[in-house]
Amino acid sequence: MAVRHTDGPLLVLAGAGTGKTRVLTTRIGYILSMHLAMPWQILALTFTNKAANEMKNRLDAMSDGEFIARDVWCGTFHSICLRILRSNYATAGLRHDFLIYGEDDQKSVIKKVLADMNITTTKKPSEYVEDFSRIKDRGITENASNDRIFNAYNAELARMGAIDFGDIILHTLRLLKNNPAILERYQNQFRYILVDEFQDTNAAQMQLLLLLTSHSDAPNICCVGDDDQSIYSWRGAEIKNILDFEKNFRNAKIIRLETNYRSTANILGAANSLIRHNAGRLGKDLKTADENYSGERVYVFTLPTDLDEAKFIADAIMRDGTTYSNKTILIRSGNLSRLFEEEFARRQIPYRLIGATKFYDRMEVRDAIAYIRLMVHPFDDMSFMRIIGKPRRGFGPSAIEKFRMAGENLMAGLRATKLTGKQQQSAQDFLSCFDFDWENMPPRDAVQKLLDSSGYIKMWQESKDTDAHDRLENIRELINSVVAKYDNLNDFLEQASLMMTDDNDDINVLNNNTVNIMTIHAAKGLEFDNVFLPAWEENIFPNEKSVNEGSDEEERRLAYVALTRARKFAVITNAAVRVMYGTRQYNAPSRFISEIDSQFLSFGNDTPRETYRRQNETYNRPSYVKKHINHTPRETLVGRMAKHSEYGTGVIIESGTGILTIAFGSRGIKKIARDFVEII
DNA sequence: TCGGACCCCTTTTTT
DNA sequence: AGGGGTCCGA
Repeated sequence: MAVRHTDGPLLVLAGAGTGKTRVLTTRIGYILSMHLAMPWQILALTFTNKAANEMKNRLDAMSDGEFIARDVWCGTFHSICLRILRSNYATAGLRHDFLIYGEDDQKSVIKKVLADMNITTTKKPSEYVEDFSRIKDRGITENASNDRIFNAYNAELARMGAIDFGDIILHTLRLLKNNPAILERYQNQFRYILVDEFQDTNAAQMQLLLLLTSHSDAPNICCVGDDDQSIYSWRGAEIKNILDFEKNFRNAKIIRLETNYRSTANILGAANSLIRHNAGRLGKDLKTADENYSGERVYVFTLPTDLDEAKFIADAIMRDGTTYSNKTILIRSGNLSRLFEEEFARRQIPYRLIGATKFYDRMEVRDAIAYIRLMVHPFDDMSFMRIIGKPRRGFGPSAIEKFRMAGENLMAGLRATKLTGKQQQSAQDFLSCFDFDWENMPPRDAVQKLLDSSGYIKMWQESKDTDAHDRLENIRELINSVVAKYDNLNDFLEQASLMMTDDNDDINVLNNNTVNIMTIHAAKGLEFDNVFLPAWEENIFPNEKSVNEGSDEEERRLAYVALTRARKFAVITNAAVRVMYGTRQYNAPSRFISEIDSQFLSFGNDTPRETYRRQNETYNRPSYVKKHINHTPRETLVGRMAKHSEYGTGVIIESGTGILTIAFGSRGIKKIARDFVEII
């Protein structure tokens, strides 16, 4: 149905685990095999490179003698827009070799602009980057803005011959709006448009879709998404795009995919009952494909402390032997990984932190790329600034200012400046390291030569830094595994600027026998047999700041995403006492626990007590926990379990004179007189 | 130019 | 608690 309905606008509301990626590729296959369009008349847009690559691979596998699915315009919004901009650079008002500035470059530009304008502020450059990106996400193409800094920032980008990520979409919008002939060309070309993860699109991307389809009353646009999994509003994503689909595309058809092939009925029941507490949704209930087996209920455990929680989960992970790869811990925020890492290290459980520091985020990788960028684009001042002092060459701010005055760009300025003594030799050496026939060498050899002769590699070899070895390793990997894959350095730079992730990462996730730890955001689109969901506590999850932004609905969607990652088994835990920001916190169990229909839950308050006792005998707590929790001068009840006739079993988190504060699983925190409970 | 004291804040992160 | 940025003095 979703595959064959090819005429007119279609919204496919695809719940978690309902096979949406398959719908998209099958649909493209259907269009091609029915000869409804040539491959290059199909535009398939995704949100991440990973999704784009996955789709390309499936398309490749689909190609037969009749059509070459590789010719489908398949890519992220950014890469497709870049493709359009590259072939229309002059009309778009860009130079032929325009640069793409990433976050580091943007921050530098903002610093420079603030300095030039003599503005002192407490706002950090990264906050400006954030703000400006959000402005650009809105897709306002009119140049007039009353934000002086924003205008100056854009002017500086233009002066440098650069655009930022937001500009990639924005310039494309301008190009198409201001040049009807070009717009018409693309409208005619793209007879079928498909959009993946539609709930993640921002206003600018939505405008692009509307522009590309504005010539038709019933454009063949098919958007696949799930309003319940919209978790990126803080990055500019507009859930409105999916909620208002019928308003934006008249006569749109909506199809719901609600059969879930992933999780047991109990897990789906828990997820459904949770997400029903959201008001702003189109409405959808996941049904299990396997009606004969409802599986285990979702377990809920309250542990005395965060450390006990980590031990408890480590125990559970070790219980059925040494298969780790099917076990994943999904955390709300990165800092929650620490106790698990420590506990796993202690027990020698292999684990992987997914998405913590990305390859392209590493300082040495960025430095190396800056060298390459400067070699290919000598006018790239940002790269010049980044690497002129790596290694030290004796050029400080005053020297750089001289270069700035002496030429069009810093590189030219350096050439034009008369220097003496040490500086003269230094400049000579620096210039000569770019001066070889790199265009006619294999990229890998060219980069190796560049980083050798510039002294960059030597700088790390001679470094006493403890992670110098790792850094050299990363540089080696960049040269031999990444750069080597490209035919020329321009292609490499383009991909690198779009932050293309290393495909190896994903392969390792699946193959290595390790426990995975990742944020819920990073887990979207993935699935695991056993999922552990720690720190379901008020303030943490739902995250207090997020709730303060207006509502807890996005956090609830996040919880929904977390639960629906599990195929067979999910455990939710919370700790009565948690050390955060150097102080003890007493967080009530998350509201989400009480919102899940209890018929799908199994409260296991007996097990943690035993676990707690046993573990206290077996393990030494790290010193900071001792300091905070164990080193109480006299006998304390904090951390002990207590039984109440009405509320059941809970954990004592505070012990005053005669009054105990007790956390009762999903029943919340209560203050109760000591006489009314039984200490156990 | 560099190290160290001090102060700040603390969600999620792709392109 | 701990990481990151800033500012100041040598």
